[in-house]
Amino acid sequence: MTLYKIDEVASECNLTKRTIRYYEEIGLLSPQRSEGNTRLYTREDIERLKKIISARDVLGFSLQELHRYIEVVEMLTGQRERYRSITDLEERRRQLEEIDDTLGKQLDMMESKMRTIQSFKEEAEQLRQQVREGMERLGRQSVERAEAEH
Amino acid sequence: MTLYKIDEVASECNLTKRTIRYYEEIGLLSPQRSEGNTRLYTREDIERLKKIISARDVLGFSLQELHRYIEVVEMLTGQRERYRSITDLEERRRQLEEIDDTLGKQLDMMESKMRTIQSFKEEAEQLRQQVREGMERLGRQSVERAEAEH
DNA sequence: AACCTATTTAACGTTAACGTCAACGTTATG
DNA sequence: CATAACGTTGACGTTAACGTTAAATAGGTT
Repeated sequence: MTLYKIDEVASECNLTKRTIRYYEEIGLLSPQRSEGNTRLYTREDIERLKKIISARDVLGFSLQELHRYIEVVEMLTGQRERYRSITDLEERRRQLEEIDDTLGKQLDMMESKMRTIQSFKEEAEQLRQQVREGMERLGRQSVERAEAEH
Repeated sequence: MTLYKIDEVASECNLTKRTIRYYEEIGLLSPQRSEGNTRLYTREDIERLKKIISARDVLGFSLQELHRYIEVVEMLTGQRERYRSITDLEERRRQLEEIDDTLGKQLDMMESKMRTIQSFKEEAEQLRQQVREGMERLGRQSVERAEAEH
């Protein structure tokens, strides 16, 4: 299994090393260390990081909100022992309902964002159309001028 | 024409008064004033403000980038005298090409965001499915238990 | 006119998300 | 094995986007 040092991760993810260390500082990452205490990232770590960036940029989550998001994903992909070990059925049921609720809200939010972006997109396309018509007119004007000068 | 004072605008847009004044401070708004210097907002001002919020939240534009966005829109809807009055054809052509370019980049960005959100959406839906299956199993477990106790 | 509530400017405070720098330890390389 | 290149931990600095407070005006109500 190949391991990466922070500089490679930084350039692959287009982040600074500082940013990556900061994300670890606030608990979004926790790579293993070498004997000499150098951070070593697995492929998984990197993919996880990329997803974090994506969610930050595209969903507009704050780094704090990303905690919640990651928690939910890992709870379900079962990487968290603490959730698998809950034995009380009622407790477990409440957990699941809360997650379902969170997911529902996030889905609503994403759909709403997509609708809004769609409408901005349509506006931008319309504006672009106008620009192109404007350029058409400019073209004709300069032709007319050239003819007049003759 | 009805005019609104800052408090009404604030509650309609879910912003604080401070935020609205701040947006004016950095040049995103410029409402008229009463004789006593009170800010008075038109419907147009309010709609513009709402759009700004939308772009900020959904497109993730910084308030600085929003300047550029607004500039482009107003340049084309023709509210800016300074652009209509450009007489040099070559200059005007360059302007239009630059706008077209900007719009193109923004469109690319929006499409990319929509794709990313779509994939997050699909993941969330899949996770939700898993949660519901989990709840199903919980339901059966408790039934089995009740039967066993009998 | 008195009074109360809302608004304005000015100025300093705060927080998230990093940037930057120093001092020191680690790794790779000729 | 020397030494350059890279990594680590503080710690303080910076910037955007507001929050908060104070002191002075404005606007509406009785």
